[in-house]
Amino acid sequence: MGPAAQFSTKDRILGAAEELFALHGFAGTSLRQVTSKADVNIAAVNYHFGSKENLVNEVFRRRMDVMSALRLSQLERALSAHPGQLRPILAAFVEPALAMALDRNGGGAFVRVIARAYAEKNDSLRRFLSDHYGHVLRDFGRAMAACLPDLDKETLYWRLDFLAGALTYAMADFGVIKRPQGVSEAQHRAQAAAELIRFAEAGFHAGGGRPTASPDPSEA
Amino acid sequence: MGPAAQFSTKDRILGAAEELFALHGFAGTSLRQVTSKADVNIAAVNYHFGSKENLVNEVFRRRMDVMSALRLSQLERALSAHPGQLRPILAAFVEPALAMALDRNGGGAFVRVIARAYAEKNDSLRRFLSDHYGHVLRDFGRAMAACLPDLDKETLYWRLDFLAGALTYAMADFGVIKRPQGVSEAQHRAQAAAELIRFAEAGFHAGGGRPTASPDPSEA
DNA sequence: GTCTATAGGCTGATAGAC
DNA sequence: GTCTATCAGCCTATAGAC
Repeated sequence: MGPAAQFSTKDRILGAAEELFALHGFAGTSLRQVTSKADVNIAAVNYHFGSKENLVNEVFRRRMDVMSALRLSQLERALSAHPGQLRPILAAFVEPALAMALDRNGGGAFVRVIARAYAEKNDSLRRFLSDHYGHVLRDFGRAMAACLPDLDKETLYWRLDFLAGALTYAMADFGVIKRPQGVSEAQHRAQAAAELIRFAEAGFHAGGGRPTASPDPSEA
Repeated sequence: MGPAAQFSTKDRILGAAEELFALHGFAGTSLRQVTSKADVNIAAVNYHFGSKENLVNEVFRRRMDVMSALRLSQLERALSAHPGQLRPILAAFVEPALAMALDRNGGGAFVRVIARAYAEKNDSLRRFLSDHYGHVLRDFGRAMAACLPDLDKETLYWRLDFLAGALTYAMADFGVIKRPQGVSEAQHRAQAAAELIRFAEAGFHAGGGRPTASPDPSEA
């Protein structure tokens, strides 16, 4: 397990799967592509993971555990160092995703895998995410609510969803913004994170009253 | 083509494909599933669409043309009725997506198909979307820039991406917000749209200076 | 743990009768 | 336009040698 240790067959499979899942989706990636890219035998994936579905879950867990831990520890530091301030809480949510996106060791693919997972209405994967990482979102919700005592809970949770959606799409590099020449990938993502924190900070501080629901446009 | 006309084979294929694409993604949906759900022969899809890839494009075009037209006409009305105001422009972007989501005739699946399209790094589909509908986003960018003369263009485009991400995510019903009992699907979505407009309005109006890029968290 | 070989099934697409 | 029949290729998963 030293720093110079070879990547194990299992880790090579995970890394290859992550990259391919990001590129082609879960259904769009075959185990043959994975094992070929990882330079292992086709039978190895079933030996180590049992099934393709289980491989998907393991690809997820490996990075998501890291990102969730980063978020929670940064949240804790934000709450003790800057009590009552929203921006450090937002940063604690956004910046770990940025860190994953910038991770040299293949983490960049992971943020796109997250976006995939959201799109998958896949029951088992979504339950897996909710069961294992739902508490992180709840912790952030509580911390934000303490900063915004006048905001009703429902509006707060809507805004958390908006933040998560915007973050997912920004980090996965969907959207119209193209990275200009001369700007590194890292700078570009860091810019996205900083822009998003500022955008969301203003958004969360928007007036707390319930908005009047728009008239149903399909009736017009 | 009267109102009581039967759905054609072609339309039945499009409708079935749309629902299945929303549920299982493009790669995850087989043409056999499509033709089985549409109750047409397996050969019909190749007769009417030529290939699976072309079917994907046509599923998109059918609704996207409608949504883009709704957005542009509502934008035009916003600009003439409320010149210089940002909120009606935001509404013109958000509410047509809501209208699609609420459309009785299967449009609800379409907003999830959009989310799929974002997640699929699918080159040909992305080019198709950019070529055919990129001008809509550019029109909105111009209209918003006129409302926010102090905002540099790059920040504006970041925020448009955040808006698009949050909208997609909200309309596709990802996220933590669960619809309470006694609230109809339509009310729930309308609430999402109204909340998002308010959130985004505050976000777009956030101070215009370039934010300091956060230090790279992966170095910490 | 890693390999070869293969089972058994599904895929997109097409040829050709009607 | 719609059907049946079929192609060639790919898929996941497993059995069994080493």
